[in-house]
Amino acid sequence: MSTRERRKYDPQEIETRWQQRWTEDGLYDAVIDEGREKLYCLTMLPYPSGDIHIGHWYAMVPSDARARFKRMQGYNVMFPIGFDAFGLPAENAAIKRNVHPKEWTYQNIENMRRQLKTMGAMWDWHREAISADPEYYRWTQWFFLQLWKHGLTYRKNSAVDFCPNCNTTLAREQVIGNDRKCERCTTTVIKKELEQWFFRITDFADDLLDFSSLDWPQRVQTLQTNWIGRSEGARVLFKSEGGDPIEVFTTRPDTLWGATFMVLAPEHPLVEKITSDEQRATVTTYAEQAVRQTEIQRLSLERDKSGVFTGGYAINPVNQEKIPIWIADYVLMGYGTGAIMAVPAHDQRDFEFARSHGLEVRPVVDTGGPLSGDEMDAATTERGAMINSGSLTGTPGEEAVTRTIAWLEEREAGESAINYRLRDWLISRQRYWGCPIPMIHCPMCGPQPVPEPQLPVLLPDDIEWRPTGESPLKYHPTWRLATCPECGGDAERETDTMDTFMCSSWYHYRYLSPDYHEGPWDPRELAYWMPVDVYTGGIEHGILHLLYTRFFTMALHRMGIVDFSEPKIQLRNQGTILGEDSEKMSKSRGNVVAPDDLVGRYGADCVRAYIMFFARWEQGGPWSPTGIEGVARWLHRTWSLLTEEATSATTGDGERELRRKIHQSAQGVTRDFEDFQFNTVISTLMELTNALVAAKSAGLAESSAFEEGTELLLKMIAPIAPHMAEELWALRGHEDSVHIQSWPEADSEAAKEELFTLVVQVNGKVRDKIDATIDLGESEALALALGSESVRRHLEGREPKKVIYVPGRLINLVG
RNA sequence: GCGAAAGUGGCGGAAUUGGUAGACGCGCAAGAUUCAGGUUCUUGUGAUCGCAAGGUCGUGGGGGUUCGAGUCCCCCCUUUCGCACCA
Repeated sequence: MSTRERRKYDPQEIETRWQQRWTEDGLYDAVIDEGREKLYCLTMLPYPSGDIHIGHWYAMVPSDARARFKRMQGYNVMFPIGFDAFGLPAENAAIKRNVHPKEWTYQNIENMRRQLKTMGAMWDWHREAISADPEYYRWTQWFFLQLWKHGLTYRKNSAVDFCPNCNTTLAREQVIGNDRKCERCTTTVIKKELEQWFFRITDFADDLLDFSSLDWPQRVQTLQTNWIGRSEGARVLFKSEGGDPIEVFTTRPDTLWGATFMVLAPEHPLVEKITSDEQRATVTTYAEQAVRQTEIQRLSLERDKSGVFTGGYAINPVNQEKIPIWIADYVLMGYGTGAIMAVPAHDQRDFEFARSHGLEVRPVVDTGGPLSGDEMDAATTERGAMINSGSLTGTPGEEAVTRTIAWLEEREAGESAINYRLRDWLISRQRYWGCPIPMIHCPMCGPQPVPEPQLPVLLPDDIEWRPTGESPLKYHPTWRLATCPECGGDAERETDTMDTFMCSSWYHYRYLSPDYHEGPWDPRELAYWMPVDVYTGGIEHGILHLLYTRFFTMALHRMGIVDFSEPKIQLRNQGTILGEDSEKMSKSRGNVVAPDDLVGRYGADCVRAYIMFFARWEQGGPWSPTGIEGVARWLHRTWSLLTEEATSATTGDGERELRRKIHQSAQGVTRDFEDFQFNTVISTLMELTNALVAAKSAGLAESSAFEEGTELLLKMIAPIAPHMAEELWALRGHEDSVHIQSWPEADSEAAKEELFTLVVQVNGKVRDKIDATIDLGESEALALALGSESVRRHLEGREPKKVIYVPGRLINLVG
């Protein structure tokens, strides 16, 4: 105690010194240790945009603190970091400032690495991986080739989403909202007919719907489930009068007899053929208009069901009835087969369409409503017994779908089918700064994979990166020239690069062994560390990254490359820090909070603690410049508590109470850390500090309870304010680091209350509070209650009719 | 329209299973220290009536269950976020 120095708390000095020391000591190096349970904790990797902003801190600090907590609990924790370094912003910056994308990216990485280090997180920098490094993207290409070998990637010409501003195609997931905007730049995307590479993510639709082995937020599960959009029903084959097959998907095959017309999407390939000469001009005009509408915006909230008759007819396979074929923009080419059977009596959209175009409405399900189409004023969608349905008439509602499907299958007119909203993942990008697709196009042999020993296919540095809508690699004088690996003839390289979501789908594998050259990872590291145990990041990746990364590991699993099928077991999402004005932070609004400034003013420990304290982590909220002062005061108070001599040295009472507070705090902090409830971790520790300060001035500074309390406080602060805790730990004479101490085990005996405040209610209202011992029995409690002057007054002389006694809490007298 | 989450002081937010609503912090007020202070410390701080003791009201609104509801049930309102003619 006497060796304690009296020093001012100087966070900057302490933080720089300890960061250096930790690096020298390799304190945070994650090393395989079969004797300890591993825990792979991971935060979504940053994009090297230029500066670390407060949002990075918000994402990273709490997960770092929790990883530290887990490490103190005895887990062998790995907490790596890297950079998602390919991508459009580098090219955009390059165009704007005339600097090479590579240079821009790597300069930013250097700057951000420096900024990240001021955070004092327990990252193992030896495991850093950068997706734009050739040794990284070599393996991204290798994975592409494995997918190719197993038939999980293919090339297809189709109408794809293209962002005219980013000058590249996009995956379906990157097109946002009803008005179809680019996920990156919010430009409305257009459709283009292009030959592009796809990954067969739809092969994994059902696997992706299974979250049973995961501890993921319900919200993300719902997001992904809705995105995948599985619906069960039947595929039914209609034929045009000319005999062309028109396949439809329906979830209600039991309503087939009520199909009174068909509707095709305006872009449907058969439209041209079935349209009659009289209708051709009308149909062409409508189709052109519909296409233009998708290009502009379909905003009208009151969407009237527009459409035109093609002049063609189809035969309903269940009753050979001839029904008219219409086109309408409410049928989408991108979903199902782009054609529907319209059952106006039992589908509201079809109903509205039928009413506005004078088409027949024929009920075929008895839902208790009117049984004549003319009398209906809306479609009835409930299940019910089949009517007007040939031999199936009378089939009860519960069996209607299955029996109709059986009936269709017997007659080979249709079959049970499952339809998904999910599309295959389009990964081609017509941009320079990405991972080259390792394929060679041979005029004789077709697309051929680059032989594995030739990997990586290096991105050339000497490039004109202006965007044209085609890959800049195409304009390189020599890069694309290659020989066919199959026939040795002249061939051309694929000049598109991969979607960067491909690079980030597997980065957690590269962290295992970033310097390994024999494969994407060192198998021993993989066997020990994978899968990721705790994954944290923003909800904005709920569909994109988090769906792709699951697909990636599922594909590896199916290809026999790994023996697990989910990459990340537990997932938690943090919210967003808003500006003081409760708006999203942006330079143009001028409401950006710069972490570097805060670190300079308050120190990293204080910023860390405030970030954990100021809001519910999963929720986020507006930044408060005064709020951080309270946390700064707390840290200073803690510093003084542990460094300044007590003024009163007499031994006082209250050790038992102090120990109770200490161990109750340990219980609370442990539980809240476990549950990602960081704000209450801090508030509990503040209470403990306050209790220790009070105990100190009450003369308990020399007591063993006080010693115990300060020791526990330091250990529990260590994950939050690692530098300050380390400094105070050292000042107490410890040789080893506070960060390798065992997490305090709460003594539940010590935490137990001996006294409690008996709440005395009369008719459910609190009328008195009386201190009592915890083992107070009911009769004693009643006696205490009846002895209360206030209780007597509120009973107004009546005898309580009923007494409810909750031991250790309250007594309620009902009179 | 469908789905999800959320509504608690002036503010951010606490409240294991239904059992003292408002922990902790900000802000505010008064006082102390200070040449000074956007420092530090102490005290107070849901609203309302009252000199006080004490009372009444109070967790978006309405109803219900219960001895007792922020917490459970029903209806409604608001906000945020997803999806959006999904056949």
